[in-house]
Amino acid sequence: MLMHNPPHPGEVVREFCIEPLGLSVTAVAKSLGVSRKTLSSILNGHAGISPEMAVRLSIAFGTSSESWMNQQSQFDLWRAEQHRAELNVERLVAA
Amino acid sequence: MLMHNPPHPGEVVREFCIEPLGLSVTAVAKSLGVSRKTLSSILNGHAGISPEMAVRLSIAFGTSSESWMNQQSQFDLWRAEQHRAELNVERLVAA
DNA sequence: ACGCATTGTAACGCGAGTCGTAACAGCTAT
DNA sequence: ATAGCTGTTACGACTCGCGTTACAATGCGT
Repeated sequence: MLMHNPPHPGEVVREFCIEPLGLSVTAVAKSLGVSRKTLSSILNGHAGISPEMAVRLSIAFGTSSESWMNQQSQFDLWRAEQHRAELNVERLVAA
Repeated sequence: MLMHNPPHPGEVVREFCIEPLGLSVTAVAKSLGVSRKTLSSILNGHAGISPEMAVRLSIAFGTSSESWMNQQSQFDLWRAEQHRAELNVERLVAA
């Protein structure tokens, strides 16, 4: 029932994980064990947080992997809900 | 922190949505607006519940799309957590 | 002013995942 | 036997995460 335009989870990573620690994108990517481009794509909203990436973030920053998964799936769901009307699904009842 | 082998969300769809109503897979697929193969793949655990499918299920069965998203992401996360050890991620601290 | 690090991004390929159609075999009920 | 439902295979289309490489732009220290 969350209706409002959630931020890309990548924004959250930058704002609440990287900036507070004063780290560079390059350094964080290296620690995460992914390419700089991969992390950059996430931070700038061009890619989502994959399940594997959620685990990486949880290790590197000492957070919970569930929170990253939840943020991402809420974001994905919000986009899908935008097209709820064009889905052409019939309501089901007992037969 | 959920540690236990979660069921494929497809199992849940069959057990708690389709069987109770006594509906056929074919009929449900038609109502959902997807192919019979697509639904069958989900029910038998060969495909996950996409964000769009979560919305379709929520319309057809009058459930919440969030619950389907959560079940799927918990399942995906559980699989990713199985490889937490081989991820080779460095713990980050302030610089 | 000059290097140097950092950053965003484009181009390309790879593998995985969702989805569709078409077709098949197996099952059950009429 | 005919019909319906089911799982599954094969094929292709599309999206997405990820890697490498390379480029342009920015900022910083000397």
